[in-house]
Amino acid sequence: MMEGKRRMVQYDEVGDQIKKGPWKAEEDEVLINHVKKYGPRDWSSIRSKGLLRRTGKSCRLRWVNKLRPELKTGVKFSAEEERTVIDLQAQFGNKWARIATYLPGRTDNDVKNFWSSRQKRLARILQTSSASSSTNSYKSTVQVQAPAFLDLPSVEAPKFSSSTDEESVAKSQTCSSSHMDDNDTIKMVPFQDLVYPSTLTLDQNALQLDYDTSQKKPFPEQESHLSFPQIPQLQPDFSLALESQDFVNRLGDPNFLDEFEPPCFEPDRSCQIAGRAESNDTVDLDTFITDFPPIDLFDDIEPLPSPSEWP
DNA sequence: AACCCCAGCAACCGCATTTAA
DNA sequence: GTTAAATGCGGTTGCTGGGGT
Repeated sequence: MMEGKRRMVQYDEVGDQIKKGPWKAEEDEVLINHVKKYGPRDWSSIRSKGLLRRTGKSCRLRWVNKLRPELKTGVKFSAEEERTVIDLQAQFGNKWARIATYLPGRTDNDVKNFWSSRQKRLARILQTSSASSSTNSYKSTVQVQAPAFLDLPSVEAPKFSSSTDEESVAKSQTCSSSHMDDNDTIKMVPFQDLVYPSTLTLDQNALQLDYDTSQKKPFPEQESHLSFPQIPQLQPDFSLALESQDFVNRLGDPNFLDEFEPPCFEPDRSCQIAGRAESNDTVDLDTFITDFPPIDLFDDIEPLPSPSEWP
């Protein structure tokens, strides 16, 4: 174990050693016994009683992430769990603890690690495809319209209980500024329509997640005072399609993006964004890809048809 | 066999929020 | 109402093990 940065031993305010690093079975046993006696609380008393030389935070984390009996330890995320995480991340942002409440047996750390791995995987795929596409002239000639939200009128913002909620919602909306209509084509939705419920015109029936929510708690927004615009139905399977070799191969195809109507990356034709059709703003695709679209932007897009279904 | 790379995971840190005195 | 302690959360780091070369 490399402990150059992560010191194994620290001292608290009265000079007692604080142990760090991997937990031993004996420590786990002590912690479990403590929880059996007193419940999952009073974490700091574990050290003050001399039971363990761990901080209360460390004890709580160990219990929550590893020792709770209901945890699914060593079980990979199922396809349904993956879809759930993708959907909820789009709706809530990086609220891992909140997302984990919808996944029995999973911890916020599990969800966070899953998402992190997934993001790295997608980033690598996009980087690979970007590198390959840089070898043709298509890339350098593509222009896209600047995102509409870069030039929004100033309107009173919706109220949030915290800045982090606001940020995560804004992120979700940024990631979800398009949705599928009944014909499964991409429609750009005015960003302000996503931000300001009074102008929201989306079909609320389209906002249902595609897994069975009847067995689950309602989303917290339905229980609390928070009321921000719902995000259009996500199409998480697209992210899975992203990881297919077939998809990757086609990223270098100049006509590939034409399949998304109206096309956002078509040369010499600006992406039409409602209310912004008159704009002549364009940005270089490199800049656009680097600076604007979060990696999960594509989560909102339907899976591509299989090659056999292509016209 | 040795080395490298990477995904998955565990655990720490800093900050925010909640609770108790 | 104020303050300190406890708890919770999200970001990040770094170890481990497996697969590829």
